[in-house]
Amino acid sequence: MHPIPIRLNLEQEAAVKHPAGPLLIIAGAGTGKTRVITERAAYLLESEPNLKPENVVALTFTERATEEMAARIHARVGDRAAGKVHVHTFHSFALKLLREQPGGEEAVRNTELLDNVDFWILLRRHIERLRLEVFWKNAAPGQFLRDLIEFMSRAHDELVSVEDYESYVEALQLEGDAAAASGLQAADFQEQMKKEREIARVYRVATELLAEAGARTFGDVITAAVRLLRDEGVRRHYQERLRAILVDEFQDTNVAQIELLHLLAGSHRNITVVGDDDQAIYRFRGASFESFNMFAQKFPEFQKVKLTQNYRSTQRILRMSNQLIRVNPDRFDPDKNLWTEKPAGEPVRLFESSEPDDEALALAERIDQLHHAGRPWNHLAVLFRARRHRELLLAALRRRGIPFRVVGISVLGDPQVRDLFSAARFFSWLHDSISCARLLGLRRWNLTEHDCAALSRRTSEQRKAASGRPSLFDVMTDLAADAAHPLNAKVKLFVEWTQAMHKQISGRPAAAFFKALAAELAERQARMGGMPATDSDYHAEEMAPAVRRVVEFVEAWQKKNGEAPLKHFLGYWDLFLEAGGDVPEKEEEQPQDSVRLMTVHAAKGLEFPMVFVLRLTQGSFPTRERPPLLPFPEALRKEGELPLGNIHLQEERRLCYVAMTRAQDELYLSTVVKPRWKRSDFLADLDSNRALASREMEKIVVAPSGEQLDEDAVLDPGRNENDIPTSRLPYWALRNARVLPSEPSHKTLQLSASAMETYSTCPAKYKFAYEYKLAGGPSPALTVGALMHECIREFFAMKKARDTFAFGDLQQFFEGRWRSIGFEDQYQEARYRQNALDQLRRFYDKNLPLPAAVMAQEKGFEFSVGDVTVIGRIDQINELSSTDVELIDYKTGRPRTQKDADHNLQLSVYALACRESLHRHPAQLAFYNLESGEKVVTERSDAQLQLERQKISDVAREIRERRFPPRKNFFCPLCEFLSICPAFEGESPPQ
DNA sequence: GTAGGTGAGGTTTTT
DNA sequence: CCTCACCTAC
Repeated sequence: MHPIPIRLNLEQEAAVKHPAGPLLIIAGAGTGKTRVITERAAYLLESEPNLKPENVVALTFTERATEEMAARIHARVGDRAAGKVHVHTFHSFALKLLREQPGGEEAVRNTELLDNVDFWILLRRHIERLRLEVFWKNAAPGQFLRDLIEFMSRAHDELVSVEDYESYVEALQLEGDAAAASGLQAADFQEQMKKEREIARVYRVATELLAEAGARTFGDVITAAVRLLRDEGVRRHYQERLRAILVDEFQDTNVAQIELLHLLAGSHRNITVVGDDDQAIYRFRGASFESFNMFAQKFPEFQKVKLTQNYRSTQRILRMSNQLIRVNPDRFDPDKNLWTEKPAGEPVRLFESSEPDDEALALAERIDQLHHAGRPWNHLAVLFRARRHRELLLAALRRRGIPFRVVGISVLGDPQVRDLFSAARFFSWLHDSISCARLLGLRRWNLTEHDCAALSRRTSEQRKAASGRPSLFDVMTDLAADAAHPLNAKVKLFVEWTQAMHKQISGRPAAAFFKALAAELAERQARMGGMPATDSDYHAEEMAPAVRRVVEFVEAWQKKNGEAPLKHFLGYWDLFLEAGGDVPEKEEEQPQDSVRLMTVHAAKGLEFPMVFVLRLTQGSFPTRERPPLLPFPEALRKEGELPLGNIHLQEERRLCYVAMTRAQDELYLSTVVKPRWKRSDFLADLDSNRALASREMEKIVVAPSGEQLDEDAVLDPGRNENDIPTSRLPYWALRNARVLPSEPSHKTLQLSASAMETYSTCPAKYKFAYEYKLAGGPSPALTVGALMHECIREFFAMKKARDTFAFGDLQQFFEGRWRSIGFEDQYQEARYRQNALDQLRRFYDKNLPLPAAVMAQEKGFEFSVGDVTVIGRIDQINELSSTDVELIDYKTGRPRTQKDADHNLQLSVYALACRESLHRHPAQLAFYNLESGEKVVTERSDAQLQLERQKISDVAREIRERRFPPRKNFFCPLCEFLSICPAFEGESPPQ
């Protein structure tokens, strides 16, 4: 894209023609680094008669870079030689070494390489082996595993083995014991040691699990190669064979990789590394902030060559980028100043808005203008620090009809894909009512929102009446047999389809079924004149790109898993998602002439004529620092002293530098300044040279528009239902029509405390749960909670009858009522069960000796606040005096604090109910935390209760106005309505 | 000044 | 759920 000079410039030539020996090429952004490294390979081959192509190895980090380098070397040195030069990623090179050993071929062939997601799944499937204590969480057993994987990856990057870590922990213990002996023992030292010992233990067990599974992580591969090369014979062999080593993007290497290089080049020392210390942005995945220093240490005789002529950017862009990076105090090469022969160009423009919505609108407008002034869309790129920052801009681009492509966006938000997974789930588990509901929204059944709501409500009523748990599909099966019911015909159609599809699954491999399902959902058979869908005649080219990606994913899984059926795949899929797995769209599937949106990380190594950088605000860019749950101990780091400056901020600054130096012709920076949102420190860095800034930059203050962009506006609620080929349920959820026409709007609204709390967290969730009355499967936390309530009731019943009794009697009741449903696996169930039993025991021990003052348990109530009927049930009422009572709410799970109790709506509602319908004075309100066995007592004043009544009326009013917008929040990933939520229709799923 | 309450906002990702 | 910035109250 930029004019590559036919001849090398002086610096480049110096780098290329440097004599053999350790060479460090510091190549600034846009200085022709890849060209230099290829030329250098060619030069070494031409100048050293003894050096053959097979003696040269070039290492990169990504497959993409490998391909590019191989192609360039090919073009430069011709067919025969190029085929022999080893061009590899670090990992494929290490794997090759292992494979070349005697017996290695077989050993490596039987070794599966696991990415983080598959490693997570391996650990999750054997979590009982980890025997987690400190890091165990009943409700989220897998949560810790991500942190563990991150930790292990760091350990491998730093060449810290299990044994190394164990000795570290031992040493810590000894140190602590010594301190204790001299009376200096810190109070939380033992707590800390418990953690450390657990980390050491799980590191060991996880390593054993990998070995048993015949699997390796990426970090493993490198450390194994290092171990191999520590053998003198092996090392000598490779040192003789590989006599010229070239490394690209050297600033991204970690300690283990540098050690690998050192072992390889130790004797001949003919190693060339190319990189830019100012573009080191992968510290979080182990890249050493000190790679360059370590190179200097291991190859002290090294020579340094600098490339400073930039062929990419205009002078102004370059000057401002230089100005930014100059602020970093800990640069390896502080005197590097990039220059260019390109013209001064346009000023760097800074947009300053007072709302994020205005930022998005203003940038979209400018993008439109640039296009109309003659720029093709694909000249434009928008970069951001975090993916979340793109959402409003997407809305603004959509509004203007600007074509865009989001690099690496997930296909899992695609409505067709969501249909596909709901269908796969539903046909595997017919009682999955939420998946069923999504399918009811397909237009082929001709069901209306009213119909669906009626079916779902009917299910809810039957659920209350029956002791089992009838599902939506059970209810539909009944109706299909009831010819008199008005929905009979439509329902029958659905039930028959389901039965036919369900039959298809049994005995068929998952991938075949997925394909058939994709054809089915694409309404293909309708277009083909009613032909039944089979997988074999549905070709990939016919599928929508997103669906095709998913089908390919399932096929790849199938290949590894023989003839495994659909249920088996879905079991894997649940884990895959929980592990944070994703299926990204392929770039070539997206419109080519379009504005590109990507993270700054994804933009590294790329260049664009016009670049926009979003959200330069404190906390967004730079992000705030967040240490990992399992920080890698300082003492085990093999690098030198940490630099004094703020490492995190410096890395963020380099990231900003990378973003800025992507621009060729024009650079736009954008910030938002409003209460609590301050402009980024980086803007101050740019401004710190006032004269420079006023010469090279132009500030554009964006006038407040007052407009609001809806980031979830992928769905157009005004769209004609019949034009929607995928499930219409998410669209319906956004509409504010009454879900049932028969319900008069004046009917008294009934609300429980939890309904009101649900509405406050997310109105759409309220609509699903309380308007449609949809319910997913039982969750472990709720089932166990309900059982504990039963047990407590039983406890007081026994106490009333016999005054004293053995715990065994209560335990027997507990065991008899335990139901094994809804748990992720047997181990989680066992842990829950043990935990629940412990709680019960504690409760028994504590309460058996106490006098029973229980007036009532599970006391239902109903009272009015204005035109709302508040309904609910009080767990327990204790008599304090003839007028006063105490109201208790039992809590399993996380113990509630005093603050929780003081503000909890449920307790306020209890207090109101007590006065209004029980006519007693609620002198005490309490959470009884079963986990800790502690009671947290609180009270409510008249004034407070008055306020709570107001709150209830407020929520009721909003519900009456029928506004149910989805509200994205921290808990979305856990929400049972995720698969039908309008906020994630067409959007990446939450992580 | 600081304690305590309130509200908003909450990474990046290759092999 | 957890952290941080900012506000109010002493």
